[in-house]
Amino acid sequence: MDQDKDVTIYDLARVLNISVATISRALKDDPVVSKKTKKKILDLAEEMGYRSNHFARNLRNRRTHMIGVIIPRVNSYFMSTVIAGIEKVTNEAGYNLIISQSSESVAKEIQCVRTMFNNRVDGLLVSLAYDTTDTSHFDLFQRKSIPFLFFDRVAEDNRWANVLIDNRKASYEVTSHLIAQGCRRIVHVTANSKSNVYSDRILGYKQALADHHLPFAEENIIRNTLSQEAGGDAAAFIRQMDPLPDGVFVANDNCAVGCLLALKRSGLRIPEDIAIAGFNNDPVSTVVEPNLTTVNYPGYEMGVVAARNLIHHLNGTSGIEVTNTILLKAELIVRASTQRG
Amino acid sequence: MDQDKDVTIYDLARVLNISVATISRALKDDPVVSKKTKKKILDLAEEMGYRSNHFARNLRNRRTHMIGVIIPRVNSYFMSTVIAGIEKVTNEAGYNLIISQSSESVAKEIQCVRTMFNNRVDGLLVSLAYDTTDTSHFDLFQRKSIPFLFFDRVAEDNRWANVLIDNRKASYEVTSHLIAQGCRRIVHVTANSKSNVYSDRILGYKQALADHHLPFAEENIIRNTLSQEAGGDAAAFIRQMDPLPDGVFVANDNCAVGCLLALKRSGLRIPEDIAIAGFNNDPVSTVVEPNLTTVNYPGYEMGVVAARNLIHHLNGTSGIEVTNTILLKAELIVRASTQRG
DNA sequence: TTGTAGGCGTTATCAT
DNA sequence: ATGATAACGCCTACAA
Repeated sequence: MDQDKDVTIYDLARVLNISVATISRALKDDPVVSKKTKKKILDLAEEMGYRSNHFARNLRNRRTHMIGVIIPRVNSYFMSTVIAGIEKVTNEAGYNLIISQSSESVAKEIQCVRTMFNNRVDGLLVSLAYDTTDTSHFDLFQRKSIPFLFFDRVAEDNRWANVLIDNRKASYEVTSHLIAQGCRRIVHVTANSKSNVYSDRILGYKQALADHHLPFAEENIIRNTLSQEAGGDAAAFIRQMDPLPDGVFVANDNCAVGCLLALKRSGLRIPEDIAIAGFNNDPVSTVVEPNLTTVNYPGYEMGVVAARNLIHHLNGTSGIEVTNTILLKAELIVRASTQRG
Repeated sequence: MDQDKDVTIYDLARVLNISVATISRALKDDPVVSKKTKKKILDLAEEMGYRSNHFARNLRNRRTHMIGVIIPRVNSYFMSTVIAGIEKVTNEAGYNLIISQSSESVAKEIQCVRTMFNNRVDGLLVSLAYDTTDTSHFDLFQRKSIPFLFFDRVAEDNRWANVLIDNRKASYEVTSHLIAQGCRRIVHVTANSKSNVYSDRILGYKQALADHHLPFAEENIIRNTLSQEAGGDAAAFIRQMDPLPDGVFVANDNCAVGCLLALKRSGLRIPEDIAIAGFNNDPVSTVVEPNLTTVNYPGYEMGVVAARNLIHHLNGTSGIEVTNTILLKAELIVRASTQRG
């Protein structure tokens, strides 16, 4: 025992004095093999500790049963729930996951794509880095007809399949809600990024202002990294605006929380003096006081839908060329941070 | 173009009228090939869009350059930082990651181990599920001399390599700190799990009580899932204890936060009436008011150290048989939730 | 129902 | 410095 060498179908064939072809067929439960032989073979395989060699198999089959996932980072609650969703579906369908992080860098993203390509993943699920505008690095996959789709942070030119929420609509609802609560000077804190996620939210914000006959001013848009610390900085900036804004809509909960805490510390009452809303429904939104109004982001569901969709392609019915966009529901969750009177 | 067929070294060989052997050598930068031929080959490879076939290569080399990671879940801040650390090191060393979640279930964990084994990962990094006590499913790897090591949640019988913090010591420090702040009746909220992580913390808690001549009572240990909601339930339980405890040490920040908020809502002042400490230094600990005293958990570093260690084994110098345990520093961070007077 | 034989793309071992 | 060729382990026409 403790042999370094693996047991192969040849070993099984030799012992049983049967051809490797029959062994191979039995192992994949081919109905053409007789029940008796099959049992004999499976028993021996078990006994000898046989395990199939995926490489040899893949080398012939040209399928790896691996799905690549490229994401900016695993560090948000949202992202981890997406992954959980993806994992569930892919696992059930017999696929394995290779996860790689672009760390919000286009260069690293390109490298990730290459690696995935070389590892011959059967398909790819991608959420783009902050600053990815050119998506030509995915042409590799396009050319080989390897299916891939984007989720959440998608490509501008939607030539490809996307799974995301209607950021514009959600943002419109948040802004409208703030207006309904009496806010007239609403600041929007967003990322310094060209991603659809943020540009669409800006559009929704503008639209809501326009529909309620409120002026839009470029100065009311603050751009930062959306980290919690950046939220504190944004608060400092807001504090010295004149006149003082009466509403803040931050594009993510972490940053909103940082902002809320800093504003509170500066002596403002939330929501009486200034109302604050976030985005994502991150658990932290129910920890901060007052609890944060936000938009529920269906991470798990997004992962499930994206993965299911990809696997659908993999199993061959529909072609990847079909450009389709799936929009998931995102709903406004009103909490104390914006509820006046 | 848009050929489905891949370019192989045979194609390159044919075009250049050179043997596949030379092509193969040139591609891996073997110094035995002349500079001129090498250049010719690399240029053509680039031009024809050649990519090496990992399967064929692995089939021969018996190495996959893949490292498996099995974790309970990616859903905590701690875990995501660990992964970031692992990713950095493995990537730099030219390895890819396969991440799989056991979802805190032993059964799923066993399945994960199987999958990793069949995918022939070169090594394995594992953090065990809540209830894994028997670790015989790792014998597969042991027998094949495939290196693996545990981090954070490690095996009881430390026959294998571990990377973790000194939970007992950290817990001792938290408890001692509470005592120093005047707490005399300290409740410990922990997981319903046999994992070293929690049992060691209990030991540290007990030891601190003993060293300060305080009685230990089994009733002062509350076991739950350590979720934020569970924290609320724990608070309700604590509220009806008689006499009321004056200190709570929760084994993770999420749960501590849930507990803190609920206690506050019930009318208690933190830390005057009851002090609360958590564990992990999760970002949420600086959001809750008052800010939570906790223990800094070096996730990123843990990932880095674990991965580095594994790769060390992979590159062959030291054998896996060497049972070694690496302890990382974890430090008490005192914040308002425990600071009295 | 089972067997034979060739090929999947690469690399290592001999030769030359 | 380069070439020929035999593995690596599995799958699948095709034949029996």
